[in-house]
Amino acid sequence: MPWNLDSKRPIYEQLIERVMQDIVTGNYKPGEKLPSVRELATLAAVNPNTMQRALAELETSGLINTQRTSGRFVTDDAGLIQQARQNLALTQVRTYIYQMQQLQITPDEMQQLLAKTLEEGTL
Amino acid sequence: MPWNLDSKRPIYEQLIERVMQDIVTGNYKPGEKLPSVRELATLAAVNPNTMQRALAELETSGLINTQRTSGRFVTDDAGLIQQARQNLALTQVRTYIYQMQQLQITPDEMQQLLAKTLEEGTL
DNA sequence: ATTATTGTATTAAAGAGCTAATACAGTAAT
DNA sequence: ATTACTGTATTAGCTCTTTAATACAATAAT
Repeated sequence: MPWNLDSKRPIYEQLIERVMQDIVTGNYKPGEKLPSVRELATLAAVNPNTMQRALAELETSGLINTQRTSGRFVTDDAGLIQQARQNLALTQVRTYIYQMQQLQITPDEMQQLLAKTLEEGTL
Repeated sequence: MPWNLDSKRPIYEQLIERVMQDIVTGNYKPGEKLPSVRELATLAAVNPNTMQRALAELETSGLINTQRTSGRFVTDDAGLIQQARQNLALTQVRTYIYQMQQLQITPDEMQQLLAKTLEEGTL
């Protein structure tokens, strides 16, 4: 699982998104201990400070909790995790709708284009 | 029509997007003359250099043509414009699909969530 | 001819934000 | 007690974007 970091956007931001994704998709399970800052930094091929910043910010979401000397742990509140996943999905749909509206594309067209593109994708 | 510039992303990039939108949605018509760099810069509340950069880059798309001393004009190739609009839309759908896949959301759910959100939006 | 308007080029400076290097502090394990 | 591992703090440097201030060149308008 490569980290696929893009130089056009802040790395720490992408790290937040990636770790959050790993949590809401169950890649990291509720209650599980995360690898240390330095380990994760190595995995992502990133400076430890950058990973530190990402994890610190991610903590404000409540998805992870920090224990000063033993490490960071995924929350064991499964409901919170599913809620986060739902919010991420909602943001994506809203972004899609907004962008398409900017192009003056109708709701029907939004749905048709989605359906059509999904079909092609599964070939 | 405020320009709604966001400080988180390069301004010149947002200017490109905005002018492109105004073209593909017919806000600026095929063959029409655009306001001058300085005028547009004033409208967008932006430095003329920044607007200049945006327009210069936008020209590579073929959507606008420059006449050194009389100004910039929207292409009169209506097909090109519609094609650009289609490409922008396609990019949006693909982004939506990709992001949803990252959240391990199925194609069916992608469509259901879109439909549901569209309904709510029209209330 | 002169004036105004067009796009373009250049250089500098400032500012913001991100990343890197290093040192510190606390605790668990031995 | 010592070692190893955890997160944290601080500072400095780098890069990119944006703005600014001009100057230039070509043409349309008067």
